[in-house]
Amino acid sequence: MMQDQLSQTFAALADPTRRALLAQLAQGEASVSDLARPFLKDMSLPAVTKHLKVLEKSRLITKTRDAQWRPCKLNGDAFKDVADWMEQYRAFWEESFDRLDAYLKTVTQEKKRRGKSHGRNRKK
Amino acid sequence: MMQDQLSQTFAALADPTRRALLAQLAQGEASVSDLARPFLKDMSLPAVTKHLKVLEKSRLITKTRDAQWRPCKLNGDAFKDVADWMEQYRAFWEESFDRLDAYLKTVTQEKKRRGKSHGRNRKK
DNA sequence: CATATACTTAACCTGTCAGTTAATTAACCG
DNA sequence: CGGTTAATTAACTGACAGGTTAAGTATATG
Repeated sequence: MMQDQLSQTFAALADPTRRALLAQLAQGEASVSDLARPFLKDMSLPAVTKHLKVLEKSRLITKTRDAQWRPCKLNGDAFKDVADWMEQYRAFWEESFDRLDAYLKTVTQEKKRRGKSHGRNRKK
Repeated sequence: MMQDQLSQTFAALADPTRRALLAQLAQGEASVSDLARPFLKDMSLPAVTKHLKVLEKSRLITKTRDAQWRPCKLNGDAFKDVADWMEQYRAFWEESFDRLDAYLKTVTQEKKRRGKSHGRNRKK
């Protein structure tokens, strides 16, 4: 059903092709065929058109018209919605970061104390 | 196919039920039945179990064991991955924000200069 | 041991998603 | 006008997501 906006945006982001399209657009405006070029080895043009339609519906991009071209560009608004949603979990990912930071400090100190590494409690 | 981690995480976030489960977990650890309780009007327990499995596979949560209970908690790492990916688009969503900010400043100044509004050069 | 509680697994159904090829629309250009 | 380039639409397919009910697995407890 997927009626809510945020779900649609996350769903749009859940595809590597679409994220690659966004990455291209982060470099600046581009037409459909420009955007499609890198993918035409892997998929057809209509497939790209469809991906762009998903991105457009989720408001991550906007498409305009210029003669027979459809220049696309990123739309900050949708990114902002995601960023705002994420914000409420910042404490959790920064906590992880702190733990990593603490761990790295420990390791460094270990290294200083002895010249030897011992605990290879790597990231599983 | 969806093999990559980030796609899985975004896909996991693209469901309002799952985001609600995360919101509950932001309040602290909770067991499966605790988490399920608010949803049992709308769906069965196995449905919730499945949602939690999706969240677990995407590393947004971790599940442990305590007798017959499965306490769940948020895992910052997956949130960090999303936040890091988002970071490369910060300029775009802040640009939107700045435009709004600039607009609001304009309005305020207008109001200061005269007591009257005139130019309704709204966004777009 | 028997039963209750907490949760998972299995089998199934339905709808949506990502891709295809073929046909269609639209704008430019000689 | 006729052809070329740009992009979309249509019809179809296979896979997977999200839900169901029913049965199964653990663990505690009287």
